[in-house]
Amino acid sequence: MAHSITLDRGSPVPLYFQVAQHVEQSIEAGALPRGTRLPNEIELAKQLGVSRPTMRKAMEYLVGKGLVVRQRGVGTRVVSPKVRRSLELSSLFDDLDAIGQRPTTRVLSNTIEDASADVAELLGVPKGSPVIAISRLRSALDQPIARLHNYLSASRLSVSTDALETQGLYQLLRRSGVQLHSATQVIGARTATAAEARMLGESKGAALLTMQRTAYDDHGTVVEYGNHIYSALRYSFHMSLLSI
Amino acid sequence: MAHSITLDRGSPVPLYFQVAQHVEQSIEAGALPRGTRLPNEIELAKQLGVSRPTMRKAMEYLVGKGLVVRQRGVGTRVVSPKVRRSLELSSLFDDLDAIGQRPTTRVLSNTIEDASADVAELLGVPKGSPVIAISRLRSALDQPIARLHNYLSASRLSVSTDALETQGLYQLLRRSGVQLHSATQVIGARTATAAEARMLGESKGAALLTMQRTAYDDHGTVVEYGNHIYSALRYSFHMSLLSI
DNA sequence: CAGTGGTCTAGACCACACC
DNA sequence: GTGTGGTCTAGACCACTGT
Repeated sequence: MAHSITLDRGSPVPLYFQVAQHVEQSIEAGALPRGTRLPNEIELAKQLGVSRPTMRKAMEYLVGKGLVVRQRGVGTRVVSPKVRRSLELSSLFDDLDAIGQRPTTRVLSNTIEDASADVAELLGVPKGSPVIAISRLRSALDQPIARLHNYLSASRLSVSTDALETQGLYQLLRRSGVQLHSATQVIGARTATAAEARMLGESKGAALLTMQRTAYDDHGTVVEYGNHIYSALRYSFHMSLLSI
Repeated sequence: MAHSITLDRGSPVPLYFQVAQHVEQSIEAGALPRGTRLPNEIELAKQLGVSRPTMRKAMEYLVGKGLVVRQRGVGTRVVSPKVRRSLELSSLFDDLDAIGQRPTTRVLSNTIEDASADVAELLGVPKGSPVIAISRLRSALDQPIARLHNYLSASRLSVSTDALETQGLYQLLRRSGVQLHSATQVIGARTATAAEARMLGESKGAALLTMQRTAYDDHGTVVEYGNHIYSALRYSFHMSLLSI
């Protein structure tokens, strides 16, 4: 346990984070198998040469990551490493990229329109104000996977078709300096119309996953509204949840 | 701002939480409209009569709830109150209950079986060991909504059919002293078979939502595996996400 | 430059679980 | 009891953002 821990107090990375990573690595490496009881935090703080509040912050980070569980009067135990928080929210693009399926995007349209009553309501802008309307076809391994419709308030930024072909919308927004804060989404299902089936390489009546998502920035302003359909044969939503 | 705050230092509820709730209520009540910049935390701590670390912990709680945003060198701003973390993981039962649609459950079967290879793998128990297999039909407003299949390791606990008819499985587990820690789930879609359609009051080929969920306890042991189908006409998954 | 949140320390007391 | 994590304090220094 008490083996060589190297803390760099000159580093810009916080002490508590260095400590947390050290413990995390010990867990991941299997040095602390699941169920192991860690020393109490005062002892740990002494071993690692930090103050107790700093040690606590490190532990709180690990609890938040789901790696350990703490109980007053009992102690700190290591949870199974395979149980991990993940995903929570990521774009389809990121998902596919992560698993090595180089996703491709074809921009079907990228225009500026006057907001209809519906879209204005969803974006929280006046009816008739200019909005960006994007339609994309997402594929992986030359198979179509999803048709993505997005609306963004045009007063906030512009998105080039080229950029959309090479990266995900959220990636692009972040790089444009938009601070994403939160999102709400609804996942449902329905059957494909003939046109949708043709576009996604399915047959009419095939099951589709649907997702509507509204994303907000730090101010609580709507950044983006998306209305998407996915081939259920080729895609599903994976998520992990903590603190049930 | 500095109006009557009543902190009860004798209360078992922590100071930082009392402070957080006070600020939260001010935000909810509209006294601090969206975008409002809060005083800096030292000033706030002085106003409320607590130390700075306690004030910080209160603010961290509000950040975690998505109510405020903090930026070093800038300050703390109030986010739109309508943007809220919610749901994340809740059972269908809880969802329906919350919106006033008194859900009902009919237990189709509740047996103890020898684990098949598949189920044993999913639950992390030896093949052939006893497992609880539950099948339920969930309805709301006299309309069937979902068919729920669950497996639990029988060595851990027992669930009565009566209890299952009156409360959600997760509720029941919690009340049995099981500490739920995390879960992973996969949401997909497919079309209904004739039997499924009959059961859910749909027609053959209708779109269904599917969900598989594995829930873990504090030790990282599998508590429950569920395989569910939902009428897509009458149900969808709602979730909010923070820190995109 | 001044003002903000982020980090870190040293110490104290308390509530809870287990023996 | 004894040991654990949970709370709280008073103060210090630092990193970043804006002027």
